[in-house]
Amino acid sequence: MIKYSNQTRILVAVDCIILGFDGKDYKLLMVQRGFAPEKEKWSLMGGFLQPRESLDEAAVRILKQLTGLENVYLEQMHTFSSPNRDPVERVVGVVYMALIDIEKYERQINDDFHARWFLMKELPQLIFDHEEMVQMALNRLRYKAALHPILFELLPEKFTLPQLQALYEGLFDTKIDKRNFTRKLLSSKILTKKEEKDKSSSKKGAYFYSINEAIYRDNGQAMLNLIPRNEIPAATE
Amino acid sequence: MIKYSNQTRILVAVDCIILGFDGKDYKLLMVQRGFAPEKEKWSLMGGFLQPRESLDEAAVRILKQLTGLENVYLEQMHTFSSPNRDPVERVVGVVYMALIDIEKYERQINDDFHARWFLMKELPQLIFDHEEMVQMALNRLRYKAALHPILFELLPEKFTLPQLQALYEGLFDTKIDKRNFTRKLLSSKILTKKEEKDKSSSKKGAYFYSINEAIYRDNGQAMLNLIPRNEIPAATE
DNA sequence: CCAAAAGTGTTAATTGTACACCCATGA
DNA sequence: TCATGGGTGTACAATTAACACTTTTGG
Repeated sequence: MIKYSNQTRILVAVDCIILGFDGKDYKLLMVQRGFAPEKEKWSLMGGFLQPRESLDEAAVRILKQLTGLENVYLEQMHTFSSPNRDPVERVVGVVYMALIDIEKYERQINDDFHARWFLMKELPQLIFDHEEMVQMALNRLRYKAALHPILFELLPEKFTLPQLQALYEGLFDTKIDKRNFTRKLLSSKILTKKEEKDKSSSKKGAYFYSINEAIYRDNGQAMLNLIPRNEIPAATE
Repeated sequence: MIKYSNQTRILVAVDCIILGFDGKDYKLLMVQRGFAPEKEKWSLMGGFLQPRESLDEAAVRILKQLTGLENVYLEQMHTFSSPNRDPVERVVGVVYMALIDIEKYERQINDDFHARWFLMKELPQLIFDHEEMVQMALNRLRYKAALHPILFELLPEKFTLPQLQALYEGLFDTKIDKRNFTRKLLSSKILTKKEEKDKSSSKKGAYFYSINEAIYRDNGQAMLNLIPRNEIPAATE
């Protein structure tokens, strides 16, 4: 078939912002670039869009390759396109954000890529425009998490309310009143209380909860003002 | 300089969803495709990303070409990438949404493109995945407009409260109580009342307002619950 | 028995919603 | 003078925010 003539074809890359939470801090999984330029500097995990796959598929593929994980929260975020963002040749970069349970991450898988978790607070210098990508992702996540229940994507299937609260407090760098937090969360009905307790972080133990899938699917986008209004960040484009 | 080898380069297109409001209805500006396949079917205005421009620049260029307008509200929305979305050859499509004052649209400019405004309610069949793009844009706009003051981007610099309300009622297909609407809007301080009245739609006349740029810049992302909660749509990815 | 973390209730302030009448004017 | 659309206020409901003490239990 005839093609579009006289147009420039461009490399399209998918870059994944893979976020985890270790109970205290947010972490970002990055890989060490194996080739020049900027060899051995740190980079988001990425790859080129292949002929027969969509961007979503590419993101899933890349995430699987690096972490061994599938069925992970993954969202297309923004496409970066400044003409010189990659000095080798022009590359349009589509950024995806993934929220993973850091415990499920399989250490061995990444050896090929020299992957490493960095504390979000202590990122090294990143290549190209990857810092801008990370900043945008954080802003988006803050915006979204302030209104919708998504942060538990960073926790195991069973988690405690104090864990969930730590997640919010870390992201917004603020203290939240646990009574208000608990009440709002429970009134949404998206959590199911288990019999079982987690005694790993206290003597008394905290009840485990899990997501009520039915309500979450129907109503996962429910507005849920877990963050006091004056802590909510501005919208992001 | 050495290039990335063995990778497939792909056409990147920018497609613009250009929204206007005629006082009663939302409208979408579309062009008639001038070549096969799907020749003479309707399409979003688009174009290929050029070697030396960013996507934002391409969107601005395309918008200018078609409408003659600059300095318009323009936002990158989503990138579409299914491998066969364009039957001619693979094209990754980055969608932008533009909100324009329909009155400023210059009719003569578009003659080359066979452009036409369609009522959002009465769209013709669109090419490729353009209908999906339009649906996503509408959802995004609803979501964003429910929380943030952006719809006046569709109105002239001076506008009346009834006009603004019509905009919200049209987008959400609902009636809004004008007392509550006015109070919320004015309490945000983003509007400045003019002396002047618009007598074009009533005998009494409605006061003109304009955006208070200072407050809007600082606080343009302010939460502003102009839409009753039960009318707010779900979040969009 | 005590330190450390989990769990729980009440009140006041703010915000949201429902509702109806008067006003100004051009025709 | 009247039909049309514009402007305004109040009361009740719902949500949010601020606040501190008791419970459990492993060491």
